[in-house]
Amino acid sequence: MSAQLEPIDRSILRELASNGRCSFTDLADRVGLSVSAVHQRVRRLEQRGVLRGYSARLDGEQVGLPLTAFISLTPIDPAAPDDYPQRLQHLPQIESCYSVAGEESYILRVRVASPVGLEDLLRQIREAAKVATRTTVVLSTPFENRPPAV
Amino acid sequence: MSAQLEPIDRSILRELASNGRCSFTDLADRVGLSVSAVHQRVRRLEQRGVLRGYSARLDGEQVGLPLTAFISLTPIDPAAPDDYPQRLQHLPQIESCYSVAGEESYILRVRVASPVGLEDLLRQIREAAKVATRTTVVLSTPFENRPPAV
DNA sequence: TATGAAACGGATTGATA
DNA sequence: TATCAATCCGTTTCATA
Repeated sequence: MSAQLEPIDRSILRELASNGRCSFTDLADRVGLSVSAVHQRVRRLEQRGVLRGYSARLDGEQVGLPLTAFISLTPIDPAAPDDYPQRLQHLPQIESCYSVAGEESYILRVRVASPVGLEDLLRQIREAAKVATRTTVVLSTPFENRPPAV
Repeated sequence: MSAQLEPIDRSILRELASNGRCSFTDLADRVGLSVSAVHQRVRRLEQRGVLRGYSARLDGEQVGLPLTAFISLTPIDPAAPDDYPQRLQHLPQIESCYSVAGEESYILRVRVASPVGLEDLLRQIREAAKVATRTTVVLSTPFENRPPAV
């Protein structure tokens, strides 16, 4: 069971969600505790798995991956074992994989360098997982991965 | 024009994408440069906007937001101005907003505490943006936000 | 754009309430 | 679980190649 989160922990999480490299000193100022108390709390949140790690946010364009798409998957053989994520995880272009309720079984979010890269990826997905695909190309991203209202 | 990324910059980005709080000292060891050279490169990547910031990764369950869904939007009035993102950005449950090609105009990724929270959010989205919605509930997340293959 | 050295400040630990 | 104080280590800047 995950213990209840105290308001101070929520403040810490909120700050780190938007500013992942914030120093303990700054964090301490913001939440009104000593540096070492904040330090202890962050370590505890990491151990409990509430804090799962830290990521740099990269600009897809500048990094050479300007094309984002959603690909939804429908199994071709309904009797096949449901091991699609394992079959797909080796493809680094797939950033996220969600198992979903509804007409399709999975939704993937992918990032590629070009339309040809997307075509190539779709072929690999179909081969690796024996699925039908439906692709929705992202035109622009008004906002993405905003910190949750913790 | 965004200048071409050097291989050392790519190594730095790769490391920071998966370990956003990595120290400059560690980074320097990994890429085989001095601490101050790495420091300069990271600052330059930040200024150029290749590095857009740093985020903590939070566990949705433990943070009290166990329900994720995708909501796609179709405008009701085809003559209405396309200002949907602005109309929706005040809703903190919406983590990402993508403008897409295809049948629908936008795809949202949202996070809420419960089915009732989702119902409530859908009502707010319809009211704020005058759109029809189609919702796909996420059952589980085999993987999410993996670092891109920079 | 790289380096090493110096100065500074933040991280970490331990004793304690 | 909090604090303070001490130590340690990373960050940042600067002079230089």
